Amino acid sequence: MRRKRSSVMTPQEQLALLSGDAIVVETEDQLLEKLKSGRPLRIKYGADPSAPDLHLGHSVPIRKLRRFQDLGHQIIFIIGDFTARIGDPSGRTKTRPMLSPEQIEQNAKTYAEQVDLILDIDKCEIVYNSAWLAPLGSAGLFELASHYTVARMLERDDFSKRLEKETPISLVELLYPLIQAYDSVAIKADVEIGGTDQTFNFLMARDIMRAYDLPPQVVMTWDLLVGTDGREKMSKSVGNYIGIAEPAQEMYGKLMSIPDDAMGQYYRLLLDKTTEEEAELMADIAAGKLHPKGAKSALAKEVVACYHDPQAAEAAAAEFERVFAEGKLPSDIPEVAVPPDKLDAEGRIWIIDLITTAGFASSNGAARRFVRQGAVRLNDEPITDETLAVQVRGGEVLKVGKRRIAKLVVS
RNA sequence: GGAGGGGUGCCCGAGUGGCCAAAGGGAGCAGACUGUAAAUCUGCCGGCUGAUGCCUUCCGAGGUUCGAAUCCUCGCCCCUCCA
Repeated sequence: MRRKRSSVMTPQEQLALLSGDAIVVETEDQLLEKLKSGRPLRIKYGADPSAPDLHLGHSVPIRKLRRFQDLGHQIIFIIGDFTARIGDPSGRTKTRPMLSPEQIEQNAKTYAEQVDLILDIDKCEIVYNSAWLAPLGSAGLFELASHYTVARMLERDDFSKRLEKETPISLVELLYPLIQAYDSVAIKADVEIGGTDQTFNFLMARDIMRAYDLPPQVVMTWDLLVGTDGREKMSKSVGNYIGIAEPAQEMYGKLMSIPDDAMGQYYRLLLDKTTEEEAELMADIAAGKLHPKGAKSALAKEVVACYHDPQAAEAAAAEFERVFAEGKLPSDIPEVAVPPDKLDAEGRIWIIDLITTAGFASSNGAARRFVRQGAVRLNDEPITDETLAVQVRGGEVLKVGKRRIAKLVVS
């Protein structure tokens, strides 16, 4: 996995390394030209200051940035503080809350800390787009808007779909791509990278840059990582995400829960494999050469090792086998306190009350359902009587479903 | 400015006076099974109630009615077409 330094890598080699797994490169020729210049290229990446908790979906473009950085290019993170302050009334994400400068500052800081897990943040330039968007003023904005037409704007897939489906499109949304494009002008970007959902915006920036007499940026996009459900793109609001700062155990477990079909994409996007390598992996599994579980486990371990270390990954895998394949209790069980006043004179507590007290059910009704469905065990004894009062002295192990386990403590 | 359509549970979406705690799908959860927290199948999926009912829900506020998600009035919000 050792890479040659950029000084000894030819522009052609760099190109192959950088674009081997990209979906869109507009255009390879222009990228090659820029690489041939020998100067460090300015790589633009727009960071969303409203999402400080990074997940593996975010990690994909950041990993690509890392490759550029390793080759000696300059990464520029643009914090969209200007746009965040305006808020985003985009239809599907409800109205994004407006953020105060303090919140943005805080988010940017946590963002940088997490990005640092993947690349060297100290070598990156971090800029706020309010720096050039605020002074732009309405005159500047009008000039900017004069370089594009509504018809071309509506070509964007998202807009045309929403127009068709009769969901609202606010006027500022139409302005967003324009403003984003202007960011490229302001920082004189050579390359902009991101998810395929940004393709339109990135391409439009090329037009806008030309309008401002700048050479157009090269656009590179990668497909969006699907979430653990294997269907929708990974996102916090959908709840199908794996955070890059999550504990190894959690990360491994979530990776094991992705559908088999999603393995290929994870393999390519999270471990920097080429499309060919992805196809090979999937073919081997289909042909029976590779066991799907083994492949998934290997994948999960590698990904976990990126954010923790190989030992932690191995431990997580071993623990997973123990708990889910062998059905044993986890080696490390969190403790849950049962307040003494919940217990009656004989030191007993109603099982339903115990489950909700432990935080395993959001309501008594939910707790009853668990009991009825045979999901509850106390010291490995199945509990099926929802009227039962159980003795609690401390040390008992309460299990509700496969993943909710706690050791009871009276205090 | 004119005309019309619409706001239902986490999401989508039926329901147009009682049979509605509200169809169906998705998500989620549980059980079985397995190769995993995959897939598949089955069940659950507002709250309270140590099981019998009770309570609070269908944008908001009023009203009609024995009875309203369903009808009326006034708000708020969204969409389409014409201008």
